[in-house]
Amino acid sequence: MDELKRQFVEDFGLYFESTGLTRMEGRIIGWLLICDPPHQSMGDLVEALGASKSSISVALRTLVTLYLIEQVRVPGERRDYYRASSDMWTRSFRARMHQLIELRDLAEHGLTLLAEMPKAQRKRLELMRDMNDFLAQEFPKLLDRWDEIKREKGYD
Amino acid sequence: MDELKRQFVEDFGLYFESTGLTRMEGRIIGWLLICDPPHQSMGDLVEALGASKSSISVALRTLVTLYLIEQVRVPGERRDYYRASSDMWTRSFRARMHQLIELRDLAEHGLTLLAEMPKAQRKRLELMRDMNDFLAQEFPKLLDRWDEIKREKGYD
DNA sequence: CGGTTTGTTCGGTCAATACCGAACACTACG
DNA sequence: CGTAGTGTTCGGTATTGACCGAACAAACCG
Repeated sequence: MDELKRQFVEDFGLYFESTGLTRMEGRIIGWLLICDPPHQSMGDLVEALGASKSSISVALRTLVTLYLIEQVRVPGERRDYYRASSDMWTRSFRARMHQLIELRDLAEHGLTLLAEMPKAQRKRLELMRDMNDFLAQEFPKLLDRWDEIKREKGYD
Repeated sequence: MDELKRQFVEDFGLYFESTGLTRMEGRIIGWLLICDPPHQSMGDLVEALGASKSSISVALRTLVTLYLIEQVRVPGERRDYYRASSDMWTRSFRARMHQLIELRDLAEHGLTLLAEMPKAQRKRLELMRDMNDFLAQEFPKLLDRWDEIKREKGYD
């Protein structure tokens, strides 16, 4: 892997680390987006990323669990291959949607705690709930529109 | 602080820890959303959260820097007060918007690396770029619509 | 049934960092 | 100027967790 690609992969690592995944998981995603061919075995990844088998192994499992990458089993071959999921971005977008719902629920919970308090006290939490509720309703519509555009553009 | 509120505050700590802030910062935000009065001094926070002055101090500074809370200086008083920003949720939403732009830029960067490669190789990154571009364009519109709703509801 | 290739699990190490207590700085007022 | 009251900075501690190497397991071949 040349220096520029290594940099690209490292940037991915840093980005995904900032979003809650591990750096290694981010690196794998980055690499799977630029590698040739697009599917890679564990051995390929060990070599390309210069990481240990064990680190790659656990990172791969996590990413598969999150549906961010797909495991490709070739019949007759011992090796498994991995590739970036075609819907990985909508997946992670949905995960963010879920965070909005968490926030809305937190606000609801707080409002029950302040049930006896005057309106002015409760306003902070009502604002929080309503905003996250609004966004949680709008996000799926955005996804639908994106699917539409994707089809128009001839992806998939 | 009673047990239920402590739980609420702790939930906030965990939530914000999962988004990249520290647990203490999350606890402060949680507390500032349910406390009475809505503005609190450092001493109030030290007592309410049972944390050290130093931890509170650095957490407050971070939150102020991020515009998630506001510092209220009362003339004639030595103490500073802090309260949850009225626009804290739009602030953090904008921060997420910025993450989309980062992703789009990462994709662009990758595409320059694959400039010589055939279309099929580049497709993964084009999809990534286009989706994040789409969302980065739509998010501000969502915020505008939310502002509208907020005004109708009589917040602000 | 050995032996080779592939993948997982485990123990240990190292780095990062959240938090604390204490020392230090600043401010306002007597 | 001195003294409370208020806020920041610093060193140390303890926890967390990402990563590695090696041992282990499992699958497939001769």
